Amino acid sequence: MSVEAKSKSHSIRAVDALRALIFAGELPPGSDHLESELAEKLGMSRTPVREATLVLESQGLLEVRPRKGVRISALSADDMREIYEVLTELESLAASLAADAHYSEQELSRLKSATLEMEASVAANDREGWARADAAFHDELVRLGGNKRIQTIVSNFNDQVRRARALTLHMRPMPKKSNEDHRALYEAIAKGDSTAARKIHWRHRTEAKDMLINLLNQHGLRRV
Amino acid sequence: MSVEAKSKSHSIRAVDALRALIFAGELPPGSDHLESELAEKLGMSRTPVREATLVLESQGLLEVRPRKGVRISALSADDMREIYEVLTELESLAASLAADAHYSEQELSRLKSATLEMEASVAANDREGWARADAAFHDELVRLGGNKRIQTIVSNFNDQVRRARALTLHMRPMPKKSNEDHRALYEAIAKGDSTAARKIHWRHRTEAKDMLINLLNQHGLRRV
DNA sequence: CAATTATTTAACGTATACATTAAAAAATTC
DNA sequence: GAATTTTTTAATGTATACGTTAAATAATTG
Repeated sequence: MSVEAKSKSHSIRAVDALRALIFAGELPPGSDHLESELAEKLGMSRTPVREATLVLESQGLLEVRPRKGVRISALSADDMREIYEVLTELESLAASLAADAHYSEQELSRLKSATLEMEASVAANDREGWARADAAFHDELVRLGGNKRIQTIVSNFNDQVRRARALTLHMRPMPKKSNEDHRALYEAIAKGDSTAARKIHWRHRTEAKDMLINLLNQHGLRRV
Repeated sequence: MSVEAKSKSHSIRAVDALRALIFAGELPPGSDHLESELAEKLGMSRTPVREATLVLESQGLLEVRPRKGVRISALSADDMREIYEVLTELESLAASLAADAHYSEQELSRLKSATLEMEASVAANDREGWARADAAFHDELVRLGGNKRIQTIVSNFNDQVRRARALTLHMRPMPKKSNEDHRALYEAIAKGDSTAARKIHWRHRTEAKDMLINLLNQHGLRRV
């Protein structure tokens, strides 16, 4: 028998369900939804839905606007810049911390395998596969940094820009340069060169930010 | 007639009241409190208290532990290090952004006046006054950085280390070196030298972190 | 008596009724 | 008829009752 989904509270299921609906675009950015509508849609009373909206508001995925319903967050290019500034800075710090930790090759194996997967995906022209491996690489990088606060913040902000990344995945050129960056970053961390690790990742993220914002602007996506 | 406190929802007043109780040490770090106790203490039902605890949990001030009550966060030296790593990084970014913004002297007047206040407080041996001015300086620095996300995160983390700062305020030497740093940072921002601004602030915060952690360790404060 | 099982308890999680209040609609006034 | 006031509406905010369940206690069994 497979592992069963363990029964969670309605409140937690509401958080999960609303997140899924937001990511799937069923609750589109900028749209408004009454508590009672959401409660009905999720098959529960308003109480757990209200609690879920408070949690999601703190994560920046929506905004509670009394008497106007909750509004699903829609990010402008400027919001995107702000978020990427923070992501860039904190991930770069994580890269630096990871290098300072002097991990063994064994401990860096996931990071390594993610780079290999990205390279294979690029070779196979598989953008979704590349995106998955890229996400795995960044997650693992932040995990190796060892700072729980950074992990939480980065995870939240990644959620917030998830739609924008999905939207632009097929607009951008195949990420070849990106793979070189990841390989170089891996080497810097393996060598324990924290200054290089920080710089490489900083430039990598800054370029990713510029590309994303340009793509959104070029395609007239004012708010996503 | 003076400005009246406008009537807010119980839920919002619960957030404010619990924050105040935590900062005042009436709900000490590590202590547990049932929803029903807090509700009674605040003179309202459990509903708005529950909502408040969710908000405060997302801000890291407490942890909701079903059936064990909410536990007021207690930070270890390691937690403190994590938080200061993030504060250092994001405030340094804010300093760099502030320098790049090329503000006029007029626009930097609050930053200037905060430095003057700190110097006056040190001269007068007034630690509380110095702490207030220092907080004002850092707040204004982050505001000048112009990134709302940084402001939010820094504000949360400052709240989390508030008690630790208060505890160590009278253990530390009078902050003379600190004043020089602030003056140098002001100059770098006024000149628009973002690299210098970043470096100066980074070192400043790193030193503050080391001092704080040393003080907590020396005084046997394992968790605050 | 130790370990296990059954029972009780108490705190939380949820639904629901109702109070409150901002916004919308209708009525009134000039 | 426009502007103001009053009324109505509807959505949220809150209290409360009750169901659910984890933890504590008591009972049982070997």
